[in-house]
Amino acid sequence: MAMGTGNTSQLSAGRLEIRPEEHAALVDGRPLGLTMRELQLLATMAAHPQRIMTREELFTEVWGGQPRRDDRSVDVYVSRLRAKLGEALPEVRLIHTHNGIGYRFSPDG
Amino acid sequence: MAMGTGNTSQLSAGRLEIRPEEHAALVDGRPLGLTMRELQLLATMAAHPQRIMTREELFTEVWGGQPRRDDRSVDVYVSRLRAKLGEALPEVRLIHTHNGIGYRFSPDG
DNA sequence: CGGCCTGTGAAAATCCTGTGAACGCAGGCA
DNA sequence: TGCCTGCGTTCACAGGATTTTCACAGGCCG
Repeated sequence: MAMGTGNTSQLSAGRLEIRPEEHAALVDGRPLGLTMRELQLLATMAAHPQRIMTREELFTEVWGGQPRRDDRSVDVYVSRLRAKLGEALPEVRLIHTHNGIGYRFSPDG
Repeated sequence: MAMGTGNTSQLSAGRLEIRPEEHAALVDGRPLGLTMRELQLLATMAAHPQRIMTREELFTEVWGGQPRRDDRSVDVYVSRLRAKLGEALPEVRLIHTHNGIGYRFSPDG
C-alpha cells in the first residue's frame, strides 16, 4: 500500500477505493464516472460501514438542511449509484435497503 | 474515538445486539434484515429478559391497543423472528414458548 | 449550441403486514 | 395405548405501503 499522502481520508471496500479529497472513486484503480452528488453520497455511506442511515441523515450530510417531507432525492441517487457500482462490481451488493428506515453500506456485500 | 450517537439503550444477548434507536439488530456487528415490526417485537422481548410475556402484553407494547380476541399477529411475528434469528444464530434458541401463557426471551439460549 | 448534472413527478416493481387456514404437536382422558 | 381437543406454528395471499426506476425540464459550462 502506498504511503504517499497521509492525511487524505481513504475509504476501502474490497476492490473499491473512495478518495473524497480527490473527488474519485476507483475500482481496480479505474475511476467510476461518478458525479459530485453520487460521490458525496457514496462517501457518506462508506464512512459509516454497516450502519443503517436514515434518508434524513443522508440528506443532511450530502445536501445539507432538511429534506422536503416527500423528498426522493436520496432514493434516486442511490439508484444511480447502484447502477454504476453494479457495472463495475457485478457480483457484490454494497448498498442495502432497510425498508421504512434508510440505507446501509456493507463493504463485504 | 467517542461513540457517535448517544446510545441510550443497548440490549445484548451473547453475539446479538439490539439497538432500537438505530433501528438495528446485529449479530457480530452485521445487521440482520429485520422489518420494523420484527425489530419492535424483538426489542420488547429483549427488554424483559427471562420474563414470560403474554401475547396481550406484547401486542400492547408493539402494536398498541388491545388485540382482537383471536389475533395471531404475535405468533406469526415470533415465527418470522425465529426464522431469521435461527439463520444467524443456529445454535441458540432465544425465544421460548410457554404454553397457554406467552413467550420468554432468554439471552443464554 | 451540445452535453452533462440535478432534482422532481409519476409509473412500475418490490416488500411488509395482517389474516385465514392447514398442519403438527402435546396433554388429557377413557 | 389410542383418540380427542386445544394451542402453537407455519404457509399463502390480498391489500397497502414503500422503493426503484424512468422520463423530463431547467441550469450550468465549455
